[in-house]
Amino acid sequence: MRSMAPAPTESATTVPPAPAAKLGLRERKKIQTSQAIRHAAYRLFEEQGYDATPVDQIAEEAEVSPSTVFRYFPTKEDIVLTDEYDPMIEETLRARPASEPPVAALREALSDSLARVFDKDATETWQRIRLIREVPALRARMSEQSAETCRLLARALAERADRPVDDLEVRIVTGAMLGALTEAMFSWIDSGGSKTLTDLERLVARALNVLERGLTL
Amino acid sequence: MRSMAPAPTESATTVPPAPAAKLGLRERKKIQTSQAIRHAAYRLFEEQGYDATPVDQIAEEAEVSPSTVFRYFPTKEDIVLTDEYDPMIEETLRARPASEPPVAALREALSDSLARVFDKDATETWQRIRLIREVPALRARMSEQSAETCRLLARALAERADRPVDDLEVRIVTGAMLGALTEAMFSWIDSGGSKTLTDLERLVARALNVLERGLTL
DNA sequence: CGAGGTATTGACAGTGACTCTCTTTTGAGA
DNA sequence: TCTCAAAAGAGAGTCACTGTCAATACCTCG
Repeated sequence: MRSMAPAPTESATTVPPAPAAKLGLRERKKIQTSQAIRHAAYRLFEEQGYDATPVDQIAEEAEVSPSTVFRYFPTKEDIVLTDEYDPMIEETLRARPASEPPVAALREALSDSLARVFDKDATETWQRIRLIREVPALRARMSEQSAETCRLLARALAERADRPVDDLEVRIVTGAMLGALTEAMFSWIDSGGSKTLTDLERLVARALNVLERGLTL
Repeated sequence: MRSMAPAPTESATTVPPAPAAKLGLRERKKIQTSQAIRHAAYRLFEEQGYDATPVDQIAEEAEVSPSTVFRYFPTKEDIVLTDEYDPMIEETLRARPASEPPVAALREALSDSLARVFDKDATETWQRIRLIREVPALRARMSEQSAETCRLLARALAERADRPVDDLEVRIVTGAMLGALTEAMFSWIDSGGSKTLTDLERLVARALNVLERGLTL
């Protein structure tokens, strides 16, 4: 658990049909292996918990060697924390008109992206979020990723507002947004039962409202 | 690096004169040891970097056994991340009149607490913050602590506003505040030269303004 | 002041997440 | 089918911990 090596190249995650056709055998096997590892891991985490599951066991369950697991996922945490929506949000955000105030733009960008993330693989997404919520190491690591997201958002926002990327106000806006959204997401998980997308969207909407209102209660 | 065991009991951190008199030899030695470890660690981190400094070496430099290091600091990260100001902020926040809006109350509470933290041991504080800024593992761990702080803030705010602790709006307000303040702090470090307290206060003030303004640029 | 109990320490033997290096296997292209 | 490069496996090594056990140091009470 040291540096943050980038996740291995891997475009589609849980999408077998669409783009699988035109890839060579090699590429297809890579996707298979990565999925085998992830699925094995989720299965074992579910049964015995994250901390109680050594990587060697995941490797065994996935029928690969331990070294291969680390080749695909630089850290154990990355098996859970492979996310593909950061760039998606940035892209969507960039597409919003520059005249919109930041919070409004984010609102639109999010409602687009959330839907896309969810109908990809809803149950695994849910399982992942729950793990992140419960395992300290994952939570910590995910904050790190959020910081990364923060920088992405900042870039997009700065560009929209025609300010430098490291502008203090831009950074503060993104920091606050991310903080608020994270709380909204966790609150969604904490409220056990309601795990539908619309529930999440409602929470996010409320979060953005609070932000626009100047954090008054 | 799993659970978050509480740091060992140790009230004063870098204050030899005042309360040192009435403690037994045992207690005094404990404080000495803990300081020896911390100082040895900071020295080595400065020279060769955090990641490149094994705990065994810190132990050697501090002239204690490796096991003793772990007895004092449950993880290597904790050597850097022992913070005492979280409860301080909460207490100060609680003392503000309930009629004040959240952001205003935080503004006052912060200007109180920041000063107190800083004139305790300014140079070590600075060194610590820089480490946190630069070492991913520390950053991640510190976010975890922030989440804890978040809960403290939420508790104080909820009480003030006479709402339940897990109220969504309360959580969002605290999340956003923490996010904004973290960015302000990092921005302070990034702006290399200006490491005075008043500079930080200025940044914090701007951050709070942005929040009050509803995150507009 | 000295005996006895307890807190603290050190030595040591794990475990588990990585890292590195080296060899073997296996798709891909000629 | 042959060759080359990418990928997988094997194995040794590092380092952050964890748990146990025996030795030592303070403290308290007689």
